[in-house]
Amino acid sequence: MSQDDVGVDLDTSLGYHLKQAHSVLRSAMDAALRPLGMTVPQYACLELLHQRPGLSNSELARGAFVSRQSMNVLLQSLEREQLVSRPDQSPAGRALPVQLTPLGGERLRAASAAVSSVETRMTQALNINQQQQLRDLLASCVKALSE
Amino acid sequence: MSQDDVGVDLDTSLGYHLKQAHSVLRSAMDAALRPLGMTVPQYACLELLHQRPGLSNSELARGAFVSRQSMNVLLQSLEREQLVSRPDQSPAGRALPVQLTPLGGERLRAASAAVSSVETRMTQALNINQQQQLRDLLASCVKALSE
DNA sequence: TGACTCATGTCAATATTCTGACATACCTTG
DNA sequence: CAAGGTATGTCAGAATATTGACATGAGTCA
Repeated sequence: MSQDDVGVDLDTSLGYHLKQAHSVLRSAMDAALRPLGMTVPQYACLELLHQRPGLSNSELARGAFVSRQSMNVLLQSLEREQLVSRPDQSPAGRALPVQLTPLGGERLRAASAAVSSVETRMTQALNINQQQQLRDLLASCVKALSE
Repeated sequence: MSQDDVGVDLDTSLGYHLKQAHSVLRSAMDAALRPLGMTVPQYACLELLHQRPGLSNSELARGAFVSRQSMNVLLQSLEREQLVSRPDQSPAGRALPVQLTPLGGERLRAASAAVSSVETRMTQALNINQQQQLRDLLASCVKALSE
């Protein structure tokens, strides 16, 4: 296909493969989290908070690769469900440190197990070395595009 | 971080690396296409049509990993801009084969070059073997999640 | 032939996300 | 100290995508 001088062959394009892999993973995570009444962005936010408690809204947004406005509406819904908490006043600057509530931690555990299972399924055909290779290759792509 | 029994370590998680790489690539493509007045989904649709002329709305949707409703509104805007064309009546079944117009092909060429340059930049630190490895690893992940 | 299943195109309503904008708080720098 | 720059939280509006639903056309099978 495509005897073009300049162009992109979708079967060869790494970008297309990346997009496809992301899409399939997203669908699988969606399906795994749905029975738990949780969405992927919600899970991402909780997982982020679990590993780095006290992150601010903006920091969470960067970590989840969304705008801080989107993360804010997400946090509002999580607050309504009592899964996270924010102080009324900022201890320093404007940033409000977000904390996981006990209930949030509980819900996260189940979600984390579900997601972990999906990731295991995704990489079941890859050995440890290959998994590390994939990590490194992806990191190289990220680094190259970030400068 | 995370001495948990069950959980996901974001620094290790392949899913997180995948999400990050996808996000960075998407931003870079966005920036590259903006001067051309084109969005990433629009480009994806045109590129798909170039390599497989006559694809239907539903087929395009699957190829671009969006719902067929989203692809439909996308096609409507592309039709309005005279970049693609659809027959008034279906030649067989309900599917309407979409075609790239000459203008669409022209616009695609510029967009394709821009995207190609982004992809080259993304993989600049990878040799041919590594690029093929990355393709194969991603394909393995897709295959594993698709069954 | 008739009933069933499946894929498609499309309409409507909803949800999600983004961009633009503004005020606030901290931090430099002159 | 005052001024500019940066980061943050938040509001409002627009763009984008999704789900749900329905009718149409094609193929299958009894």
